[in-house]
Amino acid sequence: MRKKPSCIDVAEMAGVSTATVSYVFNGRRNANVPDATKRRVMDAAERIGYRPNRLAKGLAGGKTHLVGMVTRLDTFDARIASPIRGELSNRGYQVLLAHNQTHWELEQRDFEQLLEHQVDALICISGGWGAPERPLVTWVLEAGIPCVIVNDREASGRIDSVVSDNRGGAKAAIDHLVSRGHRRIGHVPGLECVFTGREREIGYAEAIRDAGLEYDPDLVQGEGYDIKTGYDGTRKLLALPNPPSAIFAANDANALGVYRAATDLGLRIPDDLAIVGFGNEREAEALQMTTIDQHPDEMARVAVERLFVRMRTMELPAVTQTVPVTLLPGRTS
Amino acid sequence: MRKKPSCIDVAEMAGVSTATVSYVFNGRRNANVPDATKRRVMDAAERIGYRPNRLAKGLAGGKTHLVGMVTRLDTFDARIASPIRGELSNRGYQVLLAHNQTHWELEQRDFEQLLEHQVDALICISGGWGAPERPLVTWVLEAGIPCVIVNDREASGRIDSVVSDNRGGAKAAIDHLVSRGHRRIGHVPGLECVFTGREREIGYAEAIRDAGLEYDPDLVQGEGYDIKTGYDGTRKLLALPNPPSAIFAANDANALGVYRAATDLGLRIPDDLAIVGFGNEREAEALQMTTIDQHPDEMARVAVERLFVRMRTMELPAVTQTVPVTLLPGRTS
DNA sequence: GTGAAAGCGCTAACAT
DNA sequence: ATGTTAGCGCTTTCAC
Repeated sequence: MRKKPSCIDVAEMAGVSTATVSYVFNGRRNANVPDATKRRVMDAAERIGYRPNRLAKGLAGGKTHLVGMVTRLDTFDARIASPIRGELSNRGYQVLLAHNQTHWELEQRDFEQLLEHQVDALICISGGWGAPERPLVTWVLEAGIPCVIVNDREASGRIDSVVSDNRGGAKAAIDHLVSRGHRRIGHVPGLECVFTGREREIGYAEAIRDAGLEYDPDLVQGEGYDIKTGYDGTRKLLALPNPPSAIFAANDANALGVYRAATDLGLRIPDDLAIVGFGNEREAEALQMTTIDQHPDEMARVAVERLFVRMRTMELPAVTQTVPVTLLPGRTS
Repeated sequence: MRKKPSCIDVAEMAGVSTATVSYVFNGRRNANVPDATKRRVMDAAERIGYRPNRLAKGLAGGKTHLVGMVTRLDTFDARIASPIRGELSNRGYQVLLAHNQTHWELEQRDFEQLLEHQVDALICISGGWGAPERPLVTWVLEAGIPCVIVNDREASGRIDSVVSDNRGGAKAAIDHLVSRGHRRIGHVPGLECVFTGREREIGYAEAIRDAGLEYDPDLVQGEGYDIKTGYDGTRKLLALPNPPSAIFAANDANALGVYRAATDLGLRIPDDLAIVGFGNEREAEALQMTTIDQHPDEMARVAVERLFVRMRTMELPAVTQTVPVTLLPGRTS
């Protein structure tokens, strides 16, 4: 096994200089390489199995065509991550993975790695950007690297973000339930400290008032995104002197907990209790739950589009783009 | 914004040569750098915010500490991908993403990108490695790059792989059902052309015979991993003159289809029909289905371990490592 | 239209 | 124990 062929080998074999090889492979802004030379170079490259070295290219040219992607790859995140990778790949960019950590030191280690690899930009999926002391915000800003946050929002609004219409989704859920005749609608919210959690709860409250119903704080119980939260919250809601006839859950896992609590109490769904989740995740599919689809592919598309705008210039102010959601009727409402 | 500091800057500021900086940052095999110099260098680096450039390092040293990961990031794959990334990160390796494609030309484009970025190795999650004409096999072999396949197996056995004990899982499912008194047990298999699908079907057949039951080909209906397959397969199974009292499905989505078909026919689960799925996916959790846990974290651990063995030498013959599975009893059996 | 040559930031012999 | 130096493979200005 001999060494990998370099552009020097190609140049020699084609009887040109390495500069010309570079011109042929990258397309030059100035002069044009005549088709004859172009062909000679390509043939030589083909013949010796030449493959350009991105490291050298990055070192010399200053751009790596690498984008760092910070994500936990879990549930909804993975559904955004995959199309993001696809979009980037179509534009000639590759994705270097990093992980959203709860431990900031670990997160820093990963982040440093991305920078050492000279990524041209960053895409961060979810991950608690609202925390006011989150160091990653500072690091990103200090590094001056193009960055887009997806499915979350940085508190001070200094970094671009793409989110789904969480309030709109909550409103759609409530309106749907109201149209089915429900007048007392409970909510099991997500985490107060998470953007989507807050937004959906605000959307719930607004929609309740918009519908002319009374907002009752007792109708909001629990805080979290797992089955247990939904379960416990629902037990409390149903123990109320005047219990709700419908519950809007902050996400589908939470909604699954609602479902279990209700059925454990012998309630029939949707007759005794209607349920609407959020996210169109697989537990919703499994139970044929009414839920809100967040269109992860569209979020990915918008996010990458935004990233390329940002890569063009860092001067523009940061913006938040909102992707519409869709209510998906199921058998639980 | 001035240029990024390089090791030259650090060397100057610390009053040493770039070689020494390199020694300090990488730990040398030969001589030791005294603590005094070490500290001077580190201080200087800290002060000017030096960050080593991986591109230069890779170019000069020949190793990038980059591993290409080929995955679709869907469902089960994402659950393996995430811990693999974690393991690699702990060992100082970063992950470059690529996508398993059905279109081989797209897959080639991605694969070429990985090689251009000079990845040190490859991890491929699932993705149809059994197809005898799959070009990726040839490319990997030709490139002579260390590679481990996870949750699949290359047909000719020339590439290392890590799989879960698919046959054992099937056997555990059947034994479980037999112990519950079932004597006619149906199967809705996965795809014949996919390793896990074949293995689970073989495991089913073996277990049936081992249990002293008669293997009836009519009891195997359908082929696939989605709800529709499970649904249609079950309709056929239940229309049999002598229908099964239990069904083992190739995966949990498939099992969900089984569940729906049964309930649509008014059957009670598990009394009228018992169901066992495979994978411990979220639809199983949602329905509290009996299923087989594949321990994705362990698969990831073993895969990375294997990859490092392979990176050490390409001389050893390729092996297949099998990770045990666990039956998770639920309410559907 | 094409070539010569100076980097890009770092590593690894080889010297000292 | 540390410095010197020749690359690693490519881009890019500036000549010709």
